[in-house]
Amino acid sequence: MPKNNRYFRIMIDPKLLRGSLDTIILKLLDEHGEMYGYEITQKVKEITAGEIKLTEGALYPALHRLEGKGILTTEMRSIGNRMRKYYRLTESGQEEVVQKLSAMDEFIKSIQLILNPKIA
Amino acid sequence: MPKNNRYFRIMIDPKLLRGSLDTIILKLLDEHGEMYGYEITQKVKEITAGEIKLTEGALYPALHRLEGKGILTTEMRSIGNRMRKYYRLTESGQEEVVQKLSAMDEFIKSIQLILNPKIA
DNA sequence: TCTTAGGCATAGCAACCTTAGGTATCTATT
DNA sequence: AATAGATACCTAAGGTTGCTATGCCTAAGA
Repeated sequence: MPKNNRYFRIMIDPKLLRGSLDTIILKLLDEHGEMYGYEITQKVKEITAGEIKLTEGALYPALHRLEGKGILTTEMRSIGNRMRKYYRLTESGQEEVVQKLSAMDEFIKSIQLILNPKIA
Repeated sequence: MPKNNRYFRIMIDPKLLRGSLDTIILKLLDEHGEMYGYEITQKVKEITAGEIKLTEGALYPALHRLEGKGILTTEMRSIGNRMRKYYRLTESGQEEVVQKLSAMDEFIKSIQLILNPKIA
């Protein structure tokens, strides 16, 4: 029994997430304007009713990568004695979201064609 | 312009495929009973109207991996002077397909919740 | 003859996720 | 007061796994 499964519920196999993480991040930032890392993990958990849990070891490197590419910018803010690093889309990030979303859409359609030939 | 894009059409970003390749292979084998490698690449291309193209460098290692796990068995057959290696699901492979398919289904639902909050 | 299609395979590379740890603050419970 | 859990950031090591490039071979067609 894996540690992260202590709630005895079925979770999404993290391997499936490979390739979709950036899209998820960008979409959430597009929707909410700005978010900090921890907030993103919580939002994903909330939306998917716990099915998808972003690990920090995946999230933070991804955020840094996207920032490095000029897709995101950051701003540090102190909340009490805590520091939060807020991320938001740059202009090129805005374009990136559109592309990523349509790419993901195409991908899902194609996968459906293979996996659910009757429906699709 | 990447080599594999010489037909000047939009293709699925191969990165999205990460994590889904095994499921695709297993589903096709489940549906067709037995298939050989090249046949799988063609079938995927056909079903998805060219959107998804499995590279051989991805497919063959994946097939060998699945065989190594006991999920697939193989049988060589000579067609004329050509050799074909046919793959089919083992019993444990049959169970694996069911699990993989429902996992993929859950995953797509969850992704939809994030990316298309209005629809889902 | 040269190219394209069919058919298999591997080595090296790169991406990136998981695991596992580290630091620190705040709140609630014991 | 001590402990635990949530909040909040981060990184290193290791492993999985797809892609690129390449190799070998046969068959068919221009």
